[in-house]
Amino acid sequence: MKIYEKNAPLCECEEIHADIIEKKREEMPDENTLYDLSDFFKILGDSTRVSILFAIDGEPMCVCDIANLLGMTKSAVSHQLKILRQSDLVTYRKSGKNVYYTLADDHVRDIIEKALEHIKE
Amino acid sequence: MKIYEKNAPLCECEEIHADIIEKKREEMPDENTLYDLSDFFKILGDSTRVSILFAIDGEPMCVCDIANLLGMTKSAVSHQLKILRQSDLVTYRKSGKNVYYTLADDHVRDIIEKALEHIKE
DNA sequence: AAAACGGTTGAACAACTGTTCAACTATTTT
DNA sequence: AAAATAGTTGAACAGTTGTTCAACCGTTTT
Repeated sequence: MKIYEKNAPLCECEEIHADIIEKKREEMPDENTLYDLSDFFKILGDSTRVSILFAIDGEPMCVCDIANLLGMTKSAVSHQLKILRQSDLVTYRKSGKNVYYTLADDHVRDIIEKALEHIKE
Repeated sequence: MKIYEKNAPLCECEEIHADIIEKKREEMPDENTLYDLSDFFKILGDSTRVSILFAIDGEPMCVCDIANLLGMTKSAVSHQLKILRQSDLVTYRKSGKNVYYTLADDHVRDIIEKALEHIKE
């Protein structure tokens, strides 16, 4: 999708405030930044993944325990863990037959914390 | 979906660390809170909506100008604005034939700011 | 009053997403 | 070496989501 390109395809209506549009165009973040940003939020936009993040916050948990805690199959949990791994939100440590996951850093916790404040209004 | 209920449907594997599961279960946030949280992130998990939020930050913009800025149809923009309205992320002001939208509060800006820091690593 | 324009809306369609299922790998136990 | 268990993976399926299209409403212009 093309967004706010200088030569963006014209919408069916006329520019009403050309000056404002131009000013905003300069202030808008880079197009790739917007994609990265929304992709990041997309990861957090699923209750299973958010639940997993809460679960593995602090003490690491193995896949089987996460599955039991959330009442889901190992498979479903593992699929979501893969997505969380690919976006570097979690790290893992193998130990025998088990794989222990935990939060990659505190950044995510901060963002979730701020969002929690927001929705509790 | 049922998540971490006391009587959650058992996953196909055995509990490995029953004590950890029990401890985590007590620490986990309310189930509805998790849904609200992921629903909130879902709103931000679309590049069109994030773009709109950036556009209407500071100076309000009418639908037609937003559409021109983003290179989209009025209809597509209006659909997304409806979603943003329903989640109270934007407010609007009618003026003649135009409707001017702007951010509802600074909370959202803060969260987006934090997320921006996170992805720029 | 009619035409023009900004904005909204519902239905339809294509694209995407999360869970299930079955098969598989790797490590451990017997 | 065989069986059991933790975890991963790809395909398939159902449910969701974003844009398009056409019709519509409300305000302004002529």
